[in-house]
Amino acid sequence: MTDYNKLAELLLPHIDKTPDYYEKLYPERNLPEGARVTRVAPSPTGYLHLGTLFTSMVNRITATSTGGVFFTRIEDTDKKREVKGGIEDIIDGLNRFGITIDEGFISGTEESGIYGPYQQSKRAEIYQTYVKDLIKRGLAYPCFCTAEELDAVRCEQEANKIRTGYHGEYAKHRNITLEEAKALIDEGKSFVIRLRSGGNEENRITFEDTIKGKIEMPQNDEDFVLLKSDGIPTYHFAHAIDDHLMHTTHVLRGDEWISSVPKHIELFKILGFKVPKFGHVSPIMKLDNGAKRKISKRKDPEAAVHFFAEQGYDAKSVIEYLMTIAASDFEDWRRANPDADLNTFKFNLKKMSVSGALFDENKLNDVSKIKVAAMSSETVYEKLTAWAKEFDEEFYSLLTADEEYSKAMLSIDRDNSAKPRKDIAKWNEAKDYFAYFFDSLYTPCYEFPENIKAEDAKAFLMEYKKVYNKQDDRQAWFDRIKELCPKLNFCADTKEYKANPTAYKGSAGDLSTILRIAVTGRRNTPDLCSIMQVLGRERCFARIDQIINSL
RNA sequence: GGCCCGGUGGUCAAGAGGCCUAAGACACCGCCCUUUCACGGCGGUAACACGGGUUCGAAUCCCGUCCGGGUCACCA
Repeated sequence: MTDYNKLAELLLPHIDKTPDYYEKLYPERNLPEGARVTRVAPSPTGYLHLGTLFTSMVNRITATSTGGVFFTRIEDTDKKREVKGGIEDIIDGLNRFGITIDEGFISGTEESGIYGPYQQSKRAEIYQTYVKDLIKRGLAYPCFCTAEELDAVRCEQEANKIRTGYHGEYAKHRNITLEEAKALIDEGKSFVIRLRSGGNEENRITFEDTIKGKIEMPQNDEDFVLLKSDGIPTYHFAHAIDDHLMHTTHVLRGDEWISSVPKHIELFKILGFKVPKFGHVSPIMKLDNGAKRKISKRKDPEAAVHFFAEQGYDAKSVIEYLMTIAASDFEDWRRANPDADLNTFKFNLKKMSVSGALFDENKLNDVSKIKVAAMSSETVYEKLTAWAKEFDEEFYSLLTADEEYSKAMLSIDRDNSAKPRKDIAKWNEAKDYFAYFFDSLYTPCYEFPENIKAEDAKAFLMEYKKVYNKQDDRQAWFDRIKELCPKLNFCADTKEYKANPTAYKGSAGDLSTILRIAVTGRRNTPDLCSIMQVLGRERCFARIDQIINSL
């Protein structure tokens, strides 16, 4: 009979603490009844992914709405896949999208909270302490199999149509003796520590997923790896230890983890930990050649949250859109409470969709347009210039060259409008949208609608120059156009024109279209009167003259 | 392939055996309003994957088929 205590000493001689030490070090949280402790535990393997943002948001609002705590933890146990600056990118990204972090990594470099370190690579000793205890209790053992040996076993299993994995009779080192282990170590062989699973595949386990409901699965019987040969734990083990020590009540994570839950439950149980609630969030999907699939970091630009910043989506818009996916009743709530803080929304995990939603750019744009339309010109100016400064230098210098001018431009149909225009969803659309306000961006248009003859346009433009008065308000401005109608044989009254179109060359509306095209080069713009006031007489006339001369 | 989860309009979805002749939002189309475009208002096209049960009655419960997704590592 193997002496497990000796085996533990042989394997992890440098560990001198016991789990008890850490249990005392990290006390229960002092939180009100019902408060939920949630977390997001990203690996710094690249940019902040849309899915991570989504899951973070769900965790955040779950904690907030129950008076709980939301913390971050960096899962950097895979050194091979780690990306430099990864932590910073993810945490800063979360912050930029307004996901406030109570504890853990609150920025790329700062940690806060008493349950740290919040980075798994710095917690090796903690994991090893628990592993050592497991070995002493006969619940874990060293395995010396090489990758090649493991592969060979898998091939054999596949060939014989047996469930793959390190379990039962395929768990080669399950009954290794102290002497054998010692001999192998003396040979310089490296080893991992595996769980000695007490599970049986025939048994079924059931758990209540807070999002998906009741889920039934075979019990785990795999002797999966707890500690890798470098002494760093696998996800499964680190998850159990950390979420216990950090007192997470609700593990809300991507649903790719569902199949691992039996492993996790077994771990929590043998470790003597209370099993947290699990909630598995469905992925955000994308349509690819008619097929639905999980949005992928490699193939889809919108997978990296950075993409939204570049496009100039306001962070809040993206979050609001994500909320519409997370909670089907969110839009109704938002309509009823347009100015309410998002965190006051009553979020319910049970109402979350169980199947993955397709990413819908149309919907994002709509949500975003509503947001932008509600902003004051001051706010728009701030946000737009901040965006341009980073992503469009030319536009930035144009915008900031004359701040008053830019703000006047932005306030058209906005600040004093009962119905602000809903036409900008993201800042990268603004340059084109406002192009005619800047001479360097303005493109004249010499084409008029079919029903308008060039000579009529010319005649009107010449007459109009004589009567234009910058002081005119909207009504007076349009009255001038109407007054010119009889002289040019256009109709000033819309109803009359519609009743009798052939009697006239066109309507007052047609005249305003001529003017609009002459001044802006566009057929569609916000209120022309305001535009002309902002542009100023000189610029307007220069453009009108240019058109007249071309006709 | 094994094991999980899922399938209501183009998309997101409401729906807990009778209130379903199936909400709402986005997109699309039409009309009205209108100095253009938008906004707004009104209206429209469009769905319970299929087949069996259970039941007086099924989108809803059960089974099967099909389809979709996830997962089967010393990655998370």
